[in-house]
Amino acid sequence: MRPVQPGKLAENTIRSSGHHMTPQRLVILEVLEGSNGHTSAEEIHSHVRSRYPKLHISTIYRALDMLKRLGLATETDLGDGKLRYHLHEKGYHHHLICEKCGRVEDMDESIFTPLKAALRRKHHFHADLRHLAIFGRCQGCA
Amino acid sequence: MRPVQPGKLAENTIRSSGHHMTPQRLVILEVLEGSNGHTSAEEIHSHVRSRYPKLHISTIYRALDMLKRLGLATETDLGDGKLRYHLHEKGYHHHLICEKCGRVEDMDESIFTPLKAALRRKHHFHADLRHLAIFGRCQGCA
DNA sequence: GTGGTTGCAAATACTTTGCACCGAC
DNA sequence: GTCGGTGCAAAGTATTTGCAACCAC
Repeated sequence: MRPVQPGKLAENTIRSSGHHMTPQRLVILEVLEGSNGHTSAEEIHSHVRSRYPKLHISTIYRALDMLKRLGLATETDLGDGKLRYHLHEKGYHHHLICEKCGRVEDMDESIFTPLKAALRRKHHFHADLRHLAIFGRCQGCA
Repeated sequence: MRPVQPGKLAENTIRSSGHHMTPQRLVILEVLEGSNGHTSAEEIHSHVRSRYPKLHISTIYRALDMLKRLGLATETDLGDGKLRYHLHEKGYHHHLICEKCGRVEDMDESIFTPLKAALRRKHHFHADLRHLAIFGRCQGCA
């Protein structure tokens, strides 16, 4: 993998919150930067294994947990039993998942603006719609 | 446990699809009937243990899987690592889950009507919004 | 040097599966 | 009687945790 330069935001936030910036975390961030936005711990592990064979999966889980707690990443369940992670600096998006063929289509967040407003108005609830998974049938499988 | 009479729909669908109606499945259906609509396998197990100590949790998982495959129940992930089940004959509903205090508020499905229409119009996607979990902050924790 | 971090192994938690026996039909 | 269902034990899968060595600061 070529040395992609991850955005500095994550790195700065990590340092300024008293955490260390380690080579392991750098590599994990690079994978998240270069990914499609729904990356599981295991996927990161296999992407990284060739150039960093010792990087243990528990280190990845701990890094992802830290990113989540620092508000740098979102955790989503796409329905296949593994949690997926997505860096906020890559922008928000959502998923339409076909229950029949398994296809995952990304869509941007604007479509949820009216729903968000309605939830606030009717339920006084501030929805955190940053990485939502919606199940159903795609055009071909409808 | 007294012989509560579960709705006949589930029972009929089970029988007519070639499955057997067993005492175990009857008890499991009764628990789902009498529940709040977000019941995990383990919850069913402990509800049932006193009057049916031999009913094994794997039987519950298999029954829930059957109900799901027959379209009688919906599976939802409320974010706590266990899957929850809800009988369709009890009507559809959705959940607002506070990320801070953990409170789960139910809401009915009408609020999603506009979103559903927009997804169909803009993405040709037929959303199956029967048991959705939305995360965010409730009024008190906002 | 100190305190956060890592690698490893073991433990957790939830769910699934193989199989012999059982029971609904 | 047949074929699906059950109980049990074991396996599977994703994730977490305890701990000693390690290294970023």
